[in-house]
Amino acid sequence: MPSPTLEKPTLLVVDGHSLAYRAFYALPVDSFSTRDGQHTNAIHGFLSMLLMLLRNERPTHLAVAFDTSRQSFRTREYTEYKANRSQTPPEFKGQIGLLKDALRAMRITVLEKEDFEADDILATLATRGKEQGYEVLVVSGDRDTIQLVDDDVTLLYPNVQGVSQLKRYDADAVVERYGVRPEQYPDVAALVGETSDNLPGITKVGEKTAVKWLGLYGSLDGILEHIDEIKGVVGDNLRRERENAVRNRRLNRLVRDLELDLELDQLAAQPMDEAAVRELFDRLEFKTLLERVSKMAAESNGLTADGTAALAAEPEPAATAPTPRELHGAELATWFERATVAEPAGLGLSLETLDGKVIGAGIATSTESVQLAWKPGTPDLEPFERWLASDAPKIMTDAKPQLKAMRRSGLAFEGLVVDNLVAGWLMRPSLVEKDLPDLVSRYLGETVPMADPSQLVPDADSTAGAPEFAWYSLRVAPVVLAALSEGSRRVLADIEIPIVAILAEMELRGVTVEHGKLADLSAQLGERAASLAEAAYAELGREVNLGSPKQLQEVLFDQLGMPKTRATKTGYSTDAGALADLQESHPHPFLGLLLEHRDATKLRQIVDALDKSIQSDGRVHTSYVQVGTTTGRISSTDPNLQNIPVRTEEGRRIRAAFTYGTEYAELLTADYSQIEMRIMAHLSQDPGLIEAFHSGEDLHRFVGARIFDVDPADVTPLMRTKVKAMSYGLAYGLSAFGLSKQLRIDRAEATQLMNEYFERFGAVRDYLRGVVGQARLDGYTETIFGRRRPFPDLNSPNRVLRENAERAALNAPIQGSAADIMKFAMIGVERELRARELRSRMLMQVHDELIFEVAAGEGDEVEAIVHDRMSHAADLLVPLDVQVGRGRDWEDAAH
DNA sequence: GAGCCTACGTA
DNA sequence: CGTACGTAGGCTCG
Repeated sequence: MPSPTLEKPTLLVVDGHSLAYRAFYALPVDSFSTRDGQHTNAIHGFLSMLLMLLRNERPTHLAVAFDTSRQSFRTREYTEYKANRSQTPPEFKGQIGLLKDALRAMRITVLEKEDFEADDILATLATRGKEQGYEVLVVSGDRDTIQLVDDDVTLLYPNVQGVSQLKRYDADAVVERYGVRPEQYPDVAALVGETSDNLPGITKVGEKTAVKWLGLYGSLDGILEHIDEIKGVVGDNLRRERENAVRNRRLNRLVRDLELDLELDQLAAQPMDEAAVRELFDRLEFKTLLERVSKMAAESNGLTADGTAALAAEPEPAATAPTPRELHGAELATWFERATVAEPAGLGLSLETLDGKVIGAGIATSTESVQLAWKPGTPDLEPFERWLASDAPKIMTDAKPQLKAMRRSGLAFEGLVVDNLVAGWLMRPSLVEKDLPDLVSRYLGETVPMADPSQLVPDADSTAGAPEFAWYSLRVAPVVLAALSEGSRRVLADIEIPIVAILAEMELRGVTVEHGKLADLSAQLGERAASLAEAAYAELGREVNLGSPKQLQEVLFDQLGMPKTRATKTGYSTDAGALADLQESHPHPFLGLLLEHRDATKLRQIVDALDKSIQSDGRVHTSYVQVGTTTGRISSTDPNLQNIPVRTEEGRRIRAAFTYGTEYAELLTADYSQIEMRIMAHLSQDPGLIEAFHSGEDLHRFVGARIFDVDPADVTPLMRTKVKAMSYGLAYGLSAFGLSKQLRIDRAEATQLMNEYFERFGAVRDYLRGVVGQARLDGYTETIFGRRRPFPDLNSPNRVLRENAERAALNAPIQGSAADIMKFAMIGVERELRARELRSRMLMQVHDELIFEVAAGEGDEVEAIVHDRMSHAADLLVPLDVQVGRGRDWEDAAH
């Protein structure tokens, strides 16, 4: 690494549009698309080129300019200007916005100027840069920028291959390539004309002639002064068409004195917003680019000392955390008295934990912080314990694990008012800010000093600990809250914050699962799988790995010669649906054996995983992820208790292993029946659907009777199945095609079915259309309780992206409202159980179902509470029906 | 060993 | 060409 020198600062200015356009045609669009269909080739190509430039040229200042539209002062002056340009491909258009997002995340200035082209911005910047003593690099694919080249300005011009190679034009290189000095080049272009810009020049005058004339007369003006001396046909042409050249010259003169509203030093290379870059690059599925960007940020960080770094990784914190003090006893008590008055909205709190127990704490006001080393029973921390247990407001980030640690350490806790992680999730449920440093980076634009993971011995002085986390939590909270809508703030306060502690409790409680039952089941399934495998091998005459889609493809399509199924990314599908299709068209014993084997091994996997997760207390403690979904639902991991089988007899045997603990007498389960359909009835206000839910009749029977025009009693099971599939499918944005596939009926029948449905329940269709339309206007959907989910892709020019967003937007208020209702019910139930000092407790949540273990003698009371709280969790136009069951295990209770 | 892909369990 | 999740094994890559 060369030592820093006092070189001129280097300004790099890029024509974003023209370079991205080159990249678009240089890279195959098919190889650069995300899983969900966003094209990214132009973005990828552009950023690759930019990184290469940053590495090679080490600019101290940079900017990327874009055209605002196809219109500019030039098109007004000459309407045919660029009029022959073909339509911009839609695959390209959609990428420009994302490219700008990426540049902004990298903290690179993006410039646009209404009525002007990007090249005018480049010209202005280059001119001002030169005047102010910069070395200027102009990157553009437009030849007009050649006029900018001089001793201090160099043009980097992409060659025909695309953007990976840039040809360097200084003044000498221009003379060599074009035979004229840079400032003469526009005169050449004016004479020759520019077909791509729809600017005709002088007939029969090409580069050779133009250069020759310029050699003789110095400039276009010089040529026109001597216009009568020019002989031959070309001379006649020039005299006849001189206005073409004059017009061309007027149009190809770049504007060098645009009002740009910024100073060059504002273009100084800045540390990028790493969280934002990571998020966007993740979304664009740019893995290697992300690495390259991070590496470059890290490298250039080493150069910050001389002030010439491009893209430094660590910005200076905008504000420095106060130095924590260690207080105890009376001093601590006094501090709390003062601090709680100084910060009526709450103090920041962060706990340090080890092995799930509290070992330290940081508490912060906006100007002070306190550090406590927690030793259980230490009397002089009593003021802290008292504050912790009081309802004095506390602001935390990712409180759940900390609440669990406090509970394990015997510390009482009340008064959580904000959890920044949850608030950030409500703001953006697609959640990219996964921890406090991310949140601080996004909402405060500051960097939390964290240990460098590559450093073996972390530098304690520069690394944030509990007091700093408390302080940042306190400061970031008002910013996140301010960003939330009023409805989302209500959801935060009334639903999400109370739920944090409830989930913590449920995780700590766990649920008893009987190892014996699982072990038996596993052994049985193992035997069955083995014998099914044997039988399958016998059919084939050889052994294959039945769990390998790749090997199965060989068997099915090569060895057995079956017709190809649905294509997947890596071959042809061997999923259950595809195999069932094959069984119908080309029956073969192997297919049935394979399907049964899949069932058995899948089930055994679940059984074994569950068995392994039973802890020493005989219970399974899942983790609920409160910020894990886009709709507002809770998810469950390690293990996932929300996907325990139920649809098959074998699967239900797993549920039979879930039971109550030794201190309890029975298990109770309560679930909402058809909650999403009820929400649809409420939101759509469809009279037919509302009547259905008030009639007491089975929903699908009622709907079936209307659709098939028969008495409810005459609705056949087949009719009911079809109606049920359609009703549920509607809330997911199901198409006639999808319905026909699922029900294995033809398209016409599926279409007919849907038409009949919408004829009878027209308000449902109006509602579903309305949701998407409104979301397109607003940019988001909202649940009944006010939870928002943004949908940026609803206006995407990319059809796949747009239609995916439409279906998700259709579903979000329905699924999300159901999630809100269930969470609200959980809060009500938990409060009531606690208020009545019952020992029975809530253990699990499976989206529309709650599972409790019930103490002896409390069954009827608990059942009444649960039923009441759940069915009154929301006031809808239709009743909320709740089914409650009790029994010795989850399976038994479900009846 | 990390990460993608396919497959499949639930609401 | 039906939403929302989490997990597992096979496979490929480095």
